[in-house]
Amino acid sequence: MLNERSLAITQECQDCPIRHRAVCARCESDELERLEEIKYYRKFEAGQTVIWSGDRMDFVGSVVSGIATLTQTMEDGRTQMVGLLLPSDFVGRPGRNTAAYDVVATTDMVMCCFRKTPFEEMMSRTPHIAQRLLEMTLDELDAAREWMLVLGRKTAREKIASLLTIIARRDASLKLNTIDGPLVFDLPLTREAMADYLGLTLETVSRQISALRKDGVISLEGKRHVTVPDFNRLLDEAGDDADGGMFA
Amino acid sequence: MLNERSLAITQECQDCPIRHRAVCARCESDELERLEEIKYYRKFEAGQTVIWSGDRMDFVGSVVSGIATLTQTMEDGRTQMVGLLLPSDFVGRPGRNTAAYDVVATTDMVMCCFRKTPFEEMMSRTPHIAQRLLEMTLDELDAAREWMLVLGRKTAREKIASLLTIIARRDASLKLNTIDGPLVFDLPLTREAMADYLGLTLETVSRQISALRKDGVISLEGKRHVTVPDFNRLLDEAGDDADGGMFA
DNA sequence: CGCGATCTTGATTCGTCTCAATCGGGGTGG
DNA sequence: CCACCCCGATTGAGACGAATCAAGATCGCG
Repeated sequence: MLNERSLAITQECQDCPIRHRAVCARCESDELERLEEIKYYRKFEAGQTVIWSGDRMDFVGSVVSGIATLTQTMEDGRTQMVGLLLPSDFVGRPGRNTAAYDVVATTDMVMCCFRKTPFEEMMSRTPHIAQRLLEMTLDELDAAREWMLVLGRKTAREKIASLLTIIARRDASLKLNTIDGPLVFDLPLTREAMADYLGLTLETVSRQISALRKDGVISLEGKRHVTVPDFNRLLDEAGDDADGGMFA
Repeated sequence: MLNERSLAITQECQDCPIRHRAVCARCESDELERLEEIKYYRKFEAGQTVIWSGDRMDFVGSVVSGIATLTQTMEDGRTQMVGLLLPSDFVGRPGRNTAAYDVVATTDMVMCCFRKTPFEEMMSRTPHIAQRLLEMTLDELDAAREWMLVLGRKTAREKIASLLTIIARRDASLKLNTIDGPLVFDLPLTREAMADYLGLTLETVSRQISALRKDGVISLEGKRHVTVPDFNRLLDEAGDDADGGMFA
């Protein structure tokens, strides 16, 4: 069921693509070596559940490549996405042993895992790790609060525009695509996943995307490939103050 | 304007009411002594703004008594509360020097403050502080994610019930009121503040409170004093699984 | 080529917002 | 001491936006 193919993947921390952004970012080379001893890779396929909410969680780790989602579900099936895990993001909570959310890989994904207990021990002896984890957690808290404004106060159209903004920003930061020209990227989520993120139905998501297309804010090629001719126009539709830091 | 009356208040950390829950919870007595040297108290009146979003923030601190709110505002005035700060909660973000949110005291409030730079220095030399701050930040992140489900997926009635649940829980934990009998507490927020927390209008808040009263889920004395005859009934209305840990 | 999954579009319903009037309690000043 | 005022809360009527229910359209894939 877990479809483990960990064996195939091995990597030196030094060459790791998330070396400078993950929880290990501040580690010195000797600290890295000790991490290297306790780490192992796991691969997940698109659609596969990494952890179920409530399950015993005996590892933590970092997303190396691919995308995962964090979701909460009510008894009657209503679901809300509460986090989007991108490469370098941390999964799991030191000091807690059951998962609070469902974690699902939405694309093929590779994780760099640590068994929880050895990691916790190492964390208590390695301030560089704890410091970095604090920093990352504070960033996530800011992102969650930002998202609370989206969920609580924005219209459906603004919600879609906000999501596109976030995806566009992230994509630009990966591709160093800082030119002011049109932004081009792929949506990493289905309409339904977008709806779960935005607190909408998938029909409303579809309608609002169509509306933004009709109004020339975006253009689509297929269902996933998006072009944004004017990023400031998109920011405007999101209801954010112009250039929220990215092009400052 | 800042209405400083700090002078009047002095307190030994040992006797501090939030000693065992705040950011200093894990400190040894020698560490406490050093904190004692750099701390100072500030008093705020109900309604007073502690910090404006975007302002330079040169202190951090803990709420000692009273309640404050964390809010975000869009240009057109729509506002969303993103945090409720209760005694022992931490204000400010080490490593950042402008405030990301408005902080407003909703009751008279006392804060235990530290100038940011000395606190940051002390934190880097005192793992006990950093550890506790990480733990508190992880808790806040969980709370924020819990709230995302409320904002994104719950109905107005469920939102009100969820808020009452949270306030009742907190109140019970303070008063050690663990009997199964009726819970009694005061709402620390106006209808408008509740609306800002819940992503609703104040009219809808008022209507739903009336509806819950009419249906016997709660009873009111005046506008703020609430009695909950059956807590499980309230949990049910909130859409949560029965007894979310409190009476487990 | 046809099947299924995903997405789009339409018609209608339902919930919450908006606008507006009224109520009630606590404090103030006459 | 009481009338008044002000602020917060309540209640109502109507409008609007998103959900729901229901067909189809498009794409990828076997």
